[in-house]
Amino acid sequence: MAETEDVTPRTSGKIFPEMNDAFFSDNESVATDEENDDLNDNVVQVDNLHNDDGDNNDDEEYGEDSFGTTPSLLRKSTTSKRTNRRSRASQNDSETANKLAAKDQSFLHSANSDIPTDFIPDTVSGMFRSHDFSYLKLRPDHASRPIWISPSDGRIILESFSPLAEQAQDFLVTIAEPISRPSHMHEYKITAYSLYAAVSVGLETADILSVLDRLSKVPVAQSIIDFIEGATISYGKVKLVIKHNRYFVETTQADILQMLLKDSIIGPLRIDSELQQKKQDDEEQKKQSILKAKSNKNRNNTNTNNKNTKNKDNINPDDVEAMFSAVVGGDNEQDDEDDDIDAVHSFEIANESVEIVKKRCQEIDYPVLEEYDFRNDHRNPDLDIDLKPSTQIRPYQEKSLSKMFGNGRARSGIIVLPCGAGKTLVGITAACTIKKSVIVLCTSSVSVMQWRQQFLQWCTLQPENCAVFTSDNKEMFQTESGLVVSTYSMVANTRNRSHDSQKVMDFLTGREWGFIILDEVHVVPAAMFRRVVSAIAAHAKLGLTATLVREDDKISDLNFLIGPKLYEANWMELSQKGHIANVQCAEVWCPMTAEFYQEYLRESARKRMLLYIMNPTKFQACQFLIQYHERRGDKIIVFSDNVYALQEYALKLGKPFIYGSTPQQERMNILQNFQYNDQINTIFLSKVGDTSIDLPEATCLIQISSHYGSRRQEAQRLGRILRAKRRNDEGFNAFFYSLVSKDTQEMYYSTKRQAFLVDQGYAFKVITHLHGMENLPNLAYASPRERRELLQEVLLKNEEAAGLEIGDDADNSIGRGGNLYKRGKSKAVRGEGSLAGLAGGEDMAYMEYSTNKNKELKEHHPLIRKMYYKNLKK
DNA sequence: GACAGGGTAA
DNA sequence: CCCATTACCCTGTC
Repeated sequence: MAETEDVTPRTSGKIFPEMNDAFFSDNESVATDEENDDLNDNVVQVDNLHNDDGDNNDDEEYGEDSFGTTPSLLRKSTTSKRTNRRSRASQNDSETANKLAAKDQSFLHSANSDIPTDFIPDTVSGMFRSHDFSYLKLRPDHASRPIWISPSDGRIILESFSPLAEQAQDFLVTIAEPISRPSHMHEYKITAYSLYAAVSVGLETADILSVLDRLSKVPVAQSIIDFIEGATISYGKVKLVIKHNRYFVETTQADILQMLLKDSIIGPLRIDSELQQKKQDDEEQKKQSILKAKSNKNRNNTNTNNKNTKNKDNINPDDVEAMFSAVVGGDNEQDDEDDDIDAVHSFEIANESVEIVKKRCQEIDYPVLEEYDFRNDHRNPDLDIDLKPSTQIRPYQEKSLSKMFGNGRARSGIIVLPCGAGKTLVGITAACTIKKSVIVLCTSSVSVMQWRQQFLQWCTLQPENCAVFTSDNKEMFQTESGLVVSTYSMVANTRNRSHDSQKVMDFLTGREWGFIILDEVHVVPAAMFRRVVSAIAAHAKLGLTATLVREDDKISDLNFLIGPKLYEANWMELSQKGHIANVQCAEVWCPMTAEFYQEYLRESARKRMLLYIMNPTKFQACQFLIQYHERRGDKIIVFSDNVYALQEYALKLGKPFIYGSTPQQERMNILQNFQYNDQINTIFLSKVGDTSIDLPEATCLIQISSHYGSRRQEAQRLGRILRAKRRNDEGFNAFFYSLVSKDTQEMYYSTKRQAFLVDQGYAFKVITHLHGMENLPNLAYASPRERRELLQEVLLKNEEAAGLEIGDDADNSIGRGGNLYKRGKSKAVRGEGSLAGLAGGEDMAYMEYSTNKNKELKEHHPLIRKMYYKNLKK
């Protein structure tokens, strides 16, 4: 039915696993099969070269591969562009190269500068660049070892088809950052920070080195060993602890304490503990006397502890854990140090300084460790909360929690799971393990209600222990411990608060929290939201997100705001195991019609947007895809970031739509119909649908316009269909289409947007032509006349937007009638009369300047193409 | 309870 | 590449 073409370098050669669907053509798969054969030849060839000892060949059916074929495998990955022939060629005779290079490590340094940059080949992320690693000596049994480590920059390549891959992956995810995880080869990178995360999860330098050494095809280079040792030696030596709602910096080594106090930033932030103590004692005494009178309830600490232990033991140690369980599971001497009060040196800092101190410690390579020994915390009252017996935890959820509670305490950090993979349940389980007062922060009031509901659904928490704090619901729990669910803006608010709101805030800041869950934690680095971290004194912090990316550079701030990334799930793996839906992604290239493209070229950057969004070809593609998928029985969501386009598309196609100013009542109505009414199979959503609208029915997603290069938005939108109810049906696929106007800025943004998903292993197919689209009955904008009229409308709309800046919005009242238009704040109002009035003159004007455009066309077109290809490479 | 208005995030 | 656009939350008023 459709034709796909391998026209760009970024097009993936990967085959969709189940080729049961029309737009993913046959000839493509044939081509790829050929590539596969080619590849297999390679493998055989190289295996013959290296496996002369005949040992460890028991896994041949996996097609395990020597280092030599790595580049050609990478070429098949979704991001790859060109084969690095040079390095592949040189690998093949590594025998001779070994002799040359093994003795000369200094080669590494010269290699960087000597070779001109334009010779750097475009592999996955420049993995091999100008380096020739053929001097590295492969171990005799390299074939059974799944990873390879670059001596120069700590990059790690993992063969994901190796039998050891799963175990290796668990280890790598702990000690390194996942860079890219397409199907055959995974790329990781060891960084100072990833090592910090590893140490804070309980690994020690020696363990990291020994496991790495065991997994690696080549002996781990001295440069890497030095780096790991250098980076890990100071980690975990400085701790930040909360006692009586006050913050203390602790260390076991006097010299480190001295160093911190002498530091120009940290030193001055020390505050006089005794003075503080006195102040607080008075208040404390009052509180204590009241508390004591109130209850004797938490005497059963031993009981609770038993439960905790049981809970932890339930987490099944899997194979990998076995590989380095001696470390992760076991308590080390830190415990003794903790008990030995005399050995701990500490000083107090003010609660406002916490962020600064943590940041500074990070900079001077003494990142602070935040751990909560909740079992031995008898000061804060326990919360009666447990998972219901019926609650089932999935293996990957257990695994992520085992990173958090690996040594019996709660570590602060971030867990990354795809949308729909049960982040909420991870948070709830963590709360049930800690069993202290919990506070949950989310981005919207809708998710506040969802969190509350999920807590009540999955665990034994009593409704009276559960309070909600939003603009229209300001509750506090009356019991001594409990749960509060709120929004970031509610807590971060700096403007004057309502009286009730202030009372609740005092309640939140005035007590000590055992645990804080930060939902959608990628928003926390925002200047406004980050203050919640220091405003609320919580012993353990857990950040949850699906997309740990931001388009600014603030994402790394989470390292000291919350803690290290404890776990990141592999999307592909979850989808293979049926936890999330399998998705076919495609980018549909819609050529601009001649008229639109001419206008596009002469407009300023700002006005171009509407032209490529309203491209009639794109509209037709959208219409065609909707019809095609409705016939298959899919439920379709169409996303448009642009509200004008959203309304145009939806009205023309006669589909319901929701955008910002759609009243709550109507939203509910539309969503209900979409779920239960089989007459309504398509809805149009603006970016209101990006978050917090849960539609398990949706199975197909079409994107017609989007927010520039936001990777987060792309991933989140994909997330809308990951939880598809039908995901476990035989051969079920969800569909994700991005409609892109060819040769426009959209192409660049589109590539950027996909970057996150591509790194997660998703392959984007490019569809250049939808077969049968021309023959669709009722095809919109089929005649030149209709297209010209549309163009006039779009131009008028652009003019209108420009005119508004000057200040006349007089014809706002012409509106098309209908409630939807009146209620909208949007200025996207079109007069029915205006079109007719413009028909003649405008057309002329249009003809006039369009004849002059040829000049500009010639000038601009190559430029645009150049820009586009340049951007593709990035 | 609806809505305008201010502020903030992406 | 940054700014504009969009939406959302909170508050206060009718």
